[in-house]
Amino acid sequence: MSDVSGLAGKFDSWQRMSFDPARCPVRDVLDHLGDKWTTLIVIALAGGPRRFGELNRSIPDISKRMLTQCLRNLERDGLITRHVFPTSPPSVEYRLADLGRSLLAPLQALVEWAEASHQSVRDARLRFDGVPSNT
Amino acid sequence: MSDVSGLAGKFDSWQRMSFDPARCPVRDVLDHLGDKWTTLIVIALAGGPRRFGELNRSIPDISKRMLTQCLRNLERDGLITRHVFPTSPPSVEYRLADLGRSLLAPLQALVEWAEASHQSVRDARLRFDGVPSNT
DNA sequence: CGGAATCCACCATGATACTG
DNA sequence: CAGTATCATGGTGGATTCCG
Repeated sequence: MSDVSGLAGKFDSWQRMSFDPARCPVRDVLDHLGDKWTTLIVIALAGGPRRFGELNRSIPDISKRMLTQCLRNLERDGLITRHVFPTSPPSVEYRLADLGRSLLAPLQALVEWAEASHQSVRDARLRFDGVPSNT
Repeated sequence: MSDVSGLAGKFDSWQRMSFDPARCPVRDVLDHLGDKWTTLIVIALAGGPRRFGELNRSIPDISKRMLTQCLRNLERDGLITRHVFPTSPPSVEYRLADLGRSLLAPLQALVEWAEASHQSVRDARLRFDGVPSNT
């Protein structure tokens, strides 16, 4: 329990500071990762530098608007860097900064958990949905 | 790189299956964790079983509505279990299921990354915001 | 090509009131 | 106490258009 229940202790301390965002890293740092695209972009960049258009194509259904916005947030947080090549037409390359690369390990752990748990979750959903509310 | 770049490989395979939710665990399983409250609830339950009202009080600003909804999702996905004690007034206890407990380790890794990176991110933001767009 | 700006739809969340 | 129902709204994200 020593290791994992550390989360419970963290929760208590966050609670004591009223989840003040300035001191609660989770709300402040991790929130962006729930963005729907951000995580995917980070993973896409795990394979190496990518250009804007490449990212746009490699992530189906993402709009330029959202791609731009997420990239900006990631750049602002120092997770990625942006390199403009003043060619014509312009070419912009994004790559993970050191800070961004350091996120890959914990992120991968989470992804692997998701893969390992996928079937269990799907089964649980079937069971839950199949159970008649009562009767 | 062998370990971490595994994410790049995963991305490629997801891409090949067009990110089909049925086969892409990330979109299907991890999406709920971006919910804004879900992760916090899981962490709150890391300390042991909690009653509805306890959770409601221990997480400031969460509404009963959202708490109920998140708890239902977590229960549906098999991450937590719900135990009703037919006392009067009624008492309902939530606790992590095995599947939910197995999430704690990767989650903690992510939280620890957030804590370790918090200052770096804040610094990066100051730098980014402070930099005059050009001039 | 890369991005900014605008408009718009929807969903997540919040507030409130009601129920068992 | 532990919800449910209803309504209001704000932000997230999509589609489109314009710019350098």
